[in-house]
Amino acid sequence: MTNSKNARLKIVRPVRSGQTTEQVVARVYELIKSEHLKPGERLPPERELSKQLGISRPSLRAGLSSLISMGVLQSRQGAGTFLVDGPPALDSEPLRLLAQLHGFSFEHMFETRSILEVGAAGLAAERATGEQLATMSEEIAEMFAALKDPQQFLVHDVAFHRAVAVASGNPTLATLVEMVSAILYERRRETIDRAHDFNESLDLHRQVYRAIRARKPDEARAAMREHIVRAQRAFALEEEQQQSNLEQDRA
Amino acid sequence: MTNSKNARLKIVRPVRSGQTTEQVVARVYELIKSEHLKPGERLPPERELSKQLGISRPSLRAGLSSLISMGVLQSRQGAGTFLVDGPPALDSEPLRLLAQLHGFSFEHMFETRSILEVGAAGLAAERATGEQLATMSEEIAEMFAALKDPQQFLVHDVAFHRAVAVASGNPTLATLVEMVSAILYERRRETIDRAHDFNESLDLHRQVYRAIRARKPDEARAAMREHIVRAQRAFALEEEQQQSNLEQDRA
DNA sequence: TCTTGGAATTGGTCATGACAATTTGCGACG
DNA sequence: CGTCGCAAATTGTCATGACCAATTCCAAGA
Repeated sequence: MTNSKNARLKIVRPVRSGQTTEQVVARVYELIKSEHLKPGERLPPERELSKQLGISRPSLRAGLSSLISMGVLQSRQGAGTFLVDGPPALDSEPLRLLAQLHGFSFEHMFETRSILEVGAAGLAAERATGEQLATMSEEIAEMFAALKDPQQFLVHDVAFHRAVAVASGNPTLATLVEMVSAILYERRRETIDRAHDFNESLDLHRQVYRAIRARKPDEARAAMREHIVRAQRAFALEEEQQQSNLEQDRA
Repeated sequence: MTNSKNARLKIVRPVRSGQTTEQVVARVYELIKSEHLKPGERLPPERELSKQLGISRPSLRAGLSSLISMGVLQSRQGAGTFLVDGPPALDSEPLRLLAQLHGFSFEHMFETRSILEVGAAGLAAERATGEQLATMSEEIAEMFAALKDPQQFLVHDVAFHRAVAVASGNPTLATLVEMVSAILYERRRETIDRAHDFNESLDLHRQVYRAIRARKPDEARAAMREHIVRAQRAFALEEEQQQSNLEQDRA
């Protein structure tokens, strides 16, 4: 009645959910782009920012909450909202949800991880700096020291792989490696106590390291591929045991 | 150890931000997990859901807004909020922001894309179904038809690569390929009109296809690698021209 | 039977206020 | 004069409530 026929405005685009949310994201994006905001710095207070954008605080918060969940922002109550600093990282949550939603298998995750890390190992063999080589070596040493402590071993295992990814000199690649690995890591932490022998795993890590150190990309790739294949096998075994243990518990 | 740099494994994230937001995400995650909610289905109305969770509607909306920005949910005013349907996909926005924030270069993006797509091509050569092969072939045909229309050519170029990624049979991998490609695609769309000759590109696409069709993973990988290297070169050239054109405009 | 109008449903936005955690600065005490 | 401790200001967190806009659906009328 009130709007009789002017409602002819047929929006061609599929309804943009969150007009204002999008606005917030775009605004922050501009702040970053124009270098007015550097990593680690603080954003204007919500009350002020909402006025700047001409939107209400709840709406602003919806947008910020999106950016927080994307891992771009981080907020501390009483202190403020900050651009994350530190190494670039993507939140694994979206991938995890997607995997759950579509029933991705761990085999596929491992396969993807293999492709990413094999590539990273090859690049690392070409580009790793001395310091990065040192970091890898240190993590291997820590793995030696933790042969009797599965959880600790796993921590340094992950750290080694992260070091390789970083040494690839490709932050995009390193970010993806991190994202995929994080999901597998969490799952593995629950089952690794059932693993028996880390010597083989450790040896393969050392082969990867030696190949990178010797600047032999092909060998590094081959070693990493072999390592991940075996890791996947070990993982499958642990899962199996976990499964049978659960069945025993029920009995 | 004494080196305080690498021993900092901060896996714990300050949960301070988003107590309730996290709760919402967890709740939806449970809904999905327990299969009470299938792709394409509708969530309970916000007013009801907020009561179920014992939180206010704005708080609930903050959480939903996160899930929407992750690409898990989609909402239409007046209709409801739905679990996304269709092929699994991760939003590229987070990666784009991260790239902007840390100054990732396009070279690195291409390199990552190469690693992902080369791997996908290899897997596709092992697993592609007849239908998937047909899809690839059709896209190549469309590229033939669009030799004089850069924008259209690019559309089918992207579609071909997507088909290869899907044919890898690995949805995780396909999702990552999609995410990285989307960013490069957007940039490329702006410069492709300056490209001269698509015949070489088309020929390389056909080589990739033939290798996949012939079930020769190594050849498929090699062809894909070669293709992307050249695509990157072409891209760099177009960028250069774009640059000099801009300078001319200023003069 | 088909069209159409409106009411109910549902997401989108806003305003306001109370609350909690952190930071900061001032004052008391050594 | 310096240091510690507490209180106020700052800032994010959450709730309540209201209104708007788009969609859906059903019933009344052509």
